Amino acid sequence: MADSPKRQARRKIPEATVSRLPIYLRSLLEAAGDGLPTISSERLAELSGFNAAKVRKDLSYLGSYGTRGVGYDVEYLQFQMSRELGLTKDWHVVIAGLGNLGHALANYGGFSERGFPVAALVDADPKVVGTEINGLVVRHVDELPAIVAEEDIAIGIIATPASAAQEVADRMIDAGIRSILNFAPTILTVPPDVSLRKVDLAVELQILSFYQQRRSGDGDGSASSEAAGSPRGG
Amino acid sequence: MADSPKRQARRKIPEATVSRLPIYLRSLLEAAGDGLPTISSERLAELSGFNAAKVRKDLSYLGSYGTRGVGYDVEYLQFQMSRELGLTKDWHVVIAGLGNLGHALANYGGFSERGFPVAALVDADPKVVGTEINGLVVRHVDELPAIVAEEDIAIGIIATPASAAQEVADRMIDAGIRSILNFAPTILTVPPDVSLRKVDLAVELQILSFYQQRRSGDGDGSASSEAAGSPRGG
DNA sequence: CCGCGCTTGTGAGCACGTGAACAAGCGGAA
DNA sequence: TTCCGCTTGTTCACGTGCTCACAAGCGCGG
Repeated sequence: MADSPKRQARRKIPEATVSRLPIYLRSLLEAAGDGLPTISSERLAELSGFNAAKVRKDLSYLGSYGTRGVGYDVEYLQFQMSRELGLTKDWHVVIAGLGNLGHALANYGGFSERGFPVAALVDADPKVVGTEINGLVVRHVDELPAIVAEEDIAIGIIATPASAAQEVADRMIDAGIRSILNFAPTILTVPPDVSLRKVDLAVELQILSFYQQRRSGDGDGSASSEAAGSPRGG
Repeated sequence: MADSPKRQARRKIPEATVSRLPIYLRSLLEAAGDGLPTISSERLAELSGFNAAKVRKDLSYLGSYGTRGVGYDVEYLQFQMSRELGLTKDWHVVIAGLGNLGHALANYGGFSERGFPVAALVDADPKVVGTEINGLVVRHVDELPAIVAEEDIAIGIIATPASAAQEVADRMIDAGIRSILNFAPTILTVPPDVSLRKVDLAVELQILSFYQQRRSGDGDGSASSEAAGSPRGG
């Protein structure tokens, strides 16, 4: 039960499903914490906030890891899902831009905990370069290629002002990074072989504002419950 | 040209479209900054990262604000879109939980700039209550109902640990808040008349990890370009 | 006034995601 | 061994969103 011997021909997992896998995984961790040996799709749906049919369909993309009449083995499913998500190893992260947000992200311990240790910090401002944050010395963005190689960086987080974001992204890509999480409020253009996701606080607030406005104006107040993850996304 | 006289019966705007409106608005601001009087759907598509057909269809939900053969009047469209998004007035925000992330959000100036001034801070920790952050004194979460009334709070931001998030959400809703942005890595349950959006950094990283893993493993490296805000999720 | 080029607004077809319903299949009890 | 309840895995129908394609319509030049 340790490893799947013949990893069956990789099915193509829909993007919408992929975006839910981390939620399932978190729910499984919760279930494991409660000491449950197995979990039904219905219970997993409750924990993750989706419906049971969707859960079963999503899990079926990973393989047939359930037992009819019983449910899913929590530990085994957790393992399979971690493997599929690539969480069996740590992915090193670099944060670019150490203003307010970048600073907070650098100090935020949650990344390492979840397998994404912050291995480097870069900035373009000479006044910031050289300062130490949470045990890491900020280096100049020009050093990115060397840093990525030395620290085996896989993921870049952009927390620069919008005006600098595209250039930083280009540099990251030049340096070999293929996964980027963008916090800058601007549209980035990247080659098709680079994964790009974005988190835009202002956009989220404006979407809330839209529904709030409608609610105030007339009687139609339906809005998305648990959206934005995306997809997307969201 | 100042205001729409007979606001035509509010069309139902698809959720996917709503999530793109803020991006269009930002692109319009950019165009306005360049001094362009009008903008074509094609140019707007470039700026916002979508395709022209989608832009036109999205804009058509707001009304027929374009001129065939010419394009859209930048200023006018900007105004209409702001109105639709409810950005003609400020929405006061309360931040709950002043740990690392909450602290950063409280110090982040971008909110007020974009019409979402942070009007109050609350926490449950007696050691935090009473401290001052960015000119605001942190109050106890028990005071929420009074705070919401006094400060006319419309939006709640949850930046607490996951374990406290649901209770804080319940309290916000009791206090009259109907729009919540959740940063805590947990699923919140809210009544159908409450809008809930979530930002989960760990989830975003794990999604990136999935595609990175696939890319390392085999030759299929296609991932979503500009996903997640989204729609759903995405 | 007339015709031409350009851009919007929309209708139709298609792809994707969702939810309900059900057959398949496992485990335990008798 | 056989039966029965339970849960998965999958099929099917539906709704939503996306893209293409094109008619409608505006402004300009002649």
